[in-house]
Amino acid sequence: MPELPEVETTRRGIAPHIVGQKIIDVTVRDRRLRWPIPSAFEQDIVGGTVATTRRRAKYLLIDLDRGTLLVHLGMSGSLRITSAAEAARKHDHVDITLENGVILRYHDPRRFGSMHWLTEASHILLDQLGPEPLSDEFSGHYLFRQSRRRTGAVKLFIMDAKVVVGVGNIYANEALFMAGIRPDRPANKISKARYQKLAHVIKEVLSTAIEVGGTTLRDFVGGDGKAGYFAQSLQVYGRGGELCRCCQSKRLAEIRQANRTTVFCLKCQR
DNA sequence: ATGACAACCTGTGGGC
DNA sequence: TGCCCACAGGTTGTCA
Repeated sequence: MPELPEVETTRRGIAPHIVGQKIIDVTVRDRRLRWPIPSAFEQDIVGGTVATTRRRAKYLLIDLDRGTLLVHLGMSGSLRITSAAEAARKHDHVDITLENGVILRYHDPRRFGSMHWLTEASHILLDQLGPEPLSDEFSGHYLFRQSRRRTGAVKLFIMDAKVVVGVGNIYANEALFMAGIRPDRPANKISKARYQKLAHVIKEVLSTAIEVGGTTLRDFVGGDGKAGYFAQSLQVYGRGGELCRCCQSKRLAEIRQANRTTVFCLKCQR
């Protein structure tokens, strides 16, 4: 489900319900996530109080007074606010019960997500990440410099978390369409001016998606249970074979890149 | 360093 | 209706 806007939407949805609250109980029903949840996990976090929530890339960080809970939603994960009145369903792997009666419930059918308990400021999963796309550090100048030795396709380049974090398949497709750049063009063959356009639209598409609550695909809902509205703004993702909304004359091409679907317009993207 | 590819899982939708 | 296959929002690890 989640790309950066969905993770941010989740963070904003759950924060008001958990910040300032003490964790009084933790139930782990299935420890087999991307990395198994250690047996000490429950005792590590029970008794802790939630201080703040943060996001880095697609990781959600829940800071307690004694350390940080690091959550990744993988491909199919979600976190939502519920209560004991609502019985756990299939794939509800973790419940974190707070003093106010709220349960933060982690649901993940494919189990590509993860949960870690951090007591150090740095972590191997966070240390290698590139800049946040919405930060000032991320710019056309930065992209241009990083791309000079990259002969691979530009779409793969902007989806590389070492280059920039949080640009997943949906928004990579959308941003390249908005920038008029062919996704299969070699990264090192793109001008600085075009990278400036690309950096700009990446910021634009991600911040717009955050504003409207992310993209709802299948059953994605934010932490507050509300659906996102970005899906209706998608220009190319999921529209292979359909008419391009820009030129109205060409049907959108669909190819595979690194085993992911790429959709683009042969006329509008060069 | 870069890049190609398999791997981790379950659910769903299309085609027959 | 049922079966089989392809594909799905992500990331890591391995190998060339």
